[in-house]
Amino acid sequence: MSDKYDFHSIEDKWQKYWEENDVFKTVEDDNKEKYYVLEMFPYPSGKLHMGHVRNYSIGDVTARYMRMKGFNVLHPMGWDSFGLPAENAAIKNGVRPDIWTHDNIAEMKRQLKSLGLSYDWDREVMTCRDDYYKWTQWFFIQFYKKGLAYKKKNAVNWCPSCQTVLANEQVVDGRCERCKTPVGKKELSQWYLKITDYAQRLLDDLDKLPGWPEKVKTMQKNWIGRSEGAEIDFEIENFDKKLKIFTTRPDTVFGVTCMVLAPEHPFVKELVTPEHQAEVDAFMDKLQYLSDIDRSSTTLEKEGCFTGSYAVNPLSGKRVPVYIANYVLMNYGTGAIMVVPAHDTRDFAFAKKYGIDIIPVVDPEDPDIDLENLQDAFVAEGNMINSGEFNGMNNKKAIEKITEYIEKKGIGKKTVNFRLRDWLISRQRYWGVPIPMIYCEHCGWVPEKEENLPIMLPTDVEFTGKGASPLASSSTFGDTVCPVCGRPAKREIDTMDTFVDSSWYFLRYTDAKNDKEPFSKDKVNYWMNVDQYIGGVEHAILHLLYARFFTKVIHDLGLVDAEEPFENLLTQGMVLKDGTKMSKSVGNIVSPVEIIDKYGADTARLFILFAAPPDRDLDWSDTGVEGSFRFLNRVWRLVLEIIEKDDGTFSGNAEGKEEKSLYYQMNKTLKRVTDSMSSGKFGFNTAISSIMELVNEMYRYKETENADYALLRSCADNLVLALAPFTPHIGEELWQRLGHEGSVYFEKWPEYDESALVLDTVEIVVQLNGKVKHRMNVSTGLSREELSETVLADETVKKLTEGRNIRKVIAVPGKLVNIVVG
RNA sequence: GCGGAUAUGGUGGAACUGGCAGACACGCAGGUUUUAGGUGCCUGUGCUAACGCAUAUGGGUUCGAGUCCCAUUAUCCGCACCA
Repeated sequence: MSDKYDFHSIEDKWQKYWEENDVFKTVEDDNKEKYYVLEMFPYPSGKLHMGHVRNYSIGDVTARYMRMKGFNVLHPMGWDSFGLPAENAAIKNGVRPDIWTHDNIAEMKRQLKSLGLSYDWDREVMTCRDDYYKWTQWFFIQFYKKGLAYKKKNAVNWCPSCQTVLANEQVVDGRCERCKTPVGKKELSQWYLKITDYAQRLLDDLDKLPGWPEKVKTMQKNWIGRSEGAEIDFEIENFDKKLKIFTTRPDTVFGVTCMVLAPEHPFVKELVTPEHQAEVDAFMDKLQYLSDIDRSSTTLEKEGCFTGSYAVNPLSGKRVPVYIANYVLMNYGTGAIMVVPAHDTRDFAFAKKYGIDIIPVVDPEDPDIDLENLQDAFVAEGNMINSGEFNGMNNKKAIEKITEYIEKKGIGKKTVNFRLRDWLISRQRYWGVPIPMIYCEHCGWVPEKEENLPIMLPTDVEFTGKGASPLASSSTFGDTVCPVCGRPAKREIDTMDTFVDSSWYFLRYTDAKNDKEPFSKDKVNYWMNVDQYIGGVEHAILHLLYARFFTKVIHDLGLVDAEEPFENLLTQGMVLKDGTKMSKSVGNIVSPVEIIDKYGADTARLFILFAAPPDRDLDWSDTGVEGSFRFLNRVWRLVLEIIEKDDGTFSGNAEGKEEKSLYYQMNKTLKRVTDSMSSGKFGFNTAISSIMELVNEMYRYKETENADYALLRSCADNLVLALAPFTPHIGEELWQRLGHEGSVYFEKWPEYDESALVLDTVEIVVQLNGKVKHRMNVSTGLSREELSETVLADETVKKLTEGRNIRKVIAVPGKLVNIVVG
């Protein structure tokens, strides 16, 4: 090999070495502390993008560093390989989804390997393979047996482009999260997982995750959307059923002057009186034309329509009209509200428009507010008025008291309401896990027998991209027998949302080849939880909430001790180019393959870790990459020169000033790199900058007279060790050339010499009234008093303070002396 | 509207518990090695002619503030007729 930094051959050589020697294979070991680092597994699109490179580089540095620190590191990789693109390829190009997917995986795996990532490929999982989805089906059945899976007819989100239903979480701003098509509503019978049963735990346990970004926890809290309040029953005249409403403001019941139902509310049909039928029909018609996006817009004018019926205020006895209106949603609370115009801005606007009474029940006690003629709803705190026996009470107190009163009278109760809905997991698509349920005319829905799993995805199907699930077109799939009574029965033909697959893959890695159970208890409990999870913030709600839900259910099934899957979470920033997200349409994509080809994987990794802290967005810079490449070349030349010039005859001259200074820098670098890498900090950029300083210092030192190359060699050893997690290929190569045996991956992380960090003298700053005026070198161990004395005795300082009244001297040993003068 | 974040040179970004603001790198400028381009190496680089002034803006606490407190502004992100 030549003396040039030939990254191509170096990277090939070591990637082959790692593979042939099973360097990254991991086994359970009770004598070692475990560390499980995981990056979100990719969908195999076939092409690696810079976001992947960043994600996996962060994970790989962490894995390699922790390995060198002596941990037993689990660092696996796999494929979230079910999903629509494979099926769309089948529709468009006639390729079989399984072949398309496996080709993509092969290609992406090749690209991942070219990055030099330290994965234990023996634990690779593919969610589309039957050895994995067998257990996804098995989990579905366990959920079903626990009453956590059910089928229900409901108005569901339908994406007309993807031709399938979507979970609430997959609808963003009224559009399909995948294809951005506006989502419509469809009345369909679908399978749900009962995540709402876990709403409170999912909320509470967020507080047990100090290693998660506040942002993600807040997003989950908002999504779960807990609100405390009361359910209250209102009587309706000439109607035998009671109208149940939810409110967070039971204190305002005396101010209720109207009731409003969502137009979809089941009572509406019965409540509309003949005189108002035409009006209501017209209103409903108008609503039909509104998309979900428009319906939920805050700027949409509140419109409603009187039904002709009247309800009775249970506390005041007041007779109040019942309306339907566009601003009341069927999928929150009970789909009906009590209207208190005086104390709710939306109700106020509605009441103004339709001439509904406004009765204030909370006194603002503000002379500027005219209670008889409110200009706006009053939503702040105050004392109760117009509320019978509750008058004079603070309204916060009244929430409690009126709720108690209502409960006593049996017309309502205190409740907690969640915004979170159950998770709709049915998809009318082919490339997913078949739902292992069977419909029997006699027994109803029954789960497939566990010994019959996996229910294989049929291959004799037609891909049209339209209508029902392609599984319906299979001649072999649908017909079966009832597992209970043995009579002919029909299989469910929908498949599962792919987010189900990714809700438990991190558990499977702990025992990826188990064909008796999803994972053995011993193994899963040895490795779980994931100590560090790394991925994009786009999964803040969807994947991260579902995975938490699954872990809790699996915990409750007694299969794993962990109650939370991910101890620490790092949401890495996006990779931008020229300030905008890399995308085909903008045409600013930088291809990882090209970068690796031009500069090597080590340069790509180094740049991406150096250019910005991992949680921030990173603007790709071509000149920045050149800089990282230059640095590695600089390291290469330096180490090679040291190897060449060190003849092993160490002069014993390490006491010299220059030698001490170099030794100091080396230890300082090791300390700074170690500190930056310590858990939760992710200071890769500062770690690298510190290594750069060491390299600069080594260059400077080697040009000094009689430079000691034996000392330089020991610096080079440490330099290579410190650099190895970031740039593993050059790390291995230089480690070998420095005369060491075996992989640098198995070396211990270098300890630094604490005593070398204490210098004989230290430069301190002399300030006058907080402004730096002078610098001087003093010996290190001085006390406060000694330091002030030394400084005040200095000639320059004397000159500076001459003729001025010294009021106070503040001395900070090792740092500065501040002289306060008048 | 509610919530979360961020704000430091021409640029990306450093600055641990309040203690030398601008580490490290990019860019730029000058020099130098080389037949030459590139590479390498060296020097300079916040603003100001200067006393000085500088961490989004205005106040405050402190001997001392990028860092703590109060207010304001801008940008990004999430949620949003949630009763």
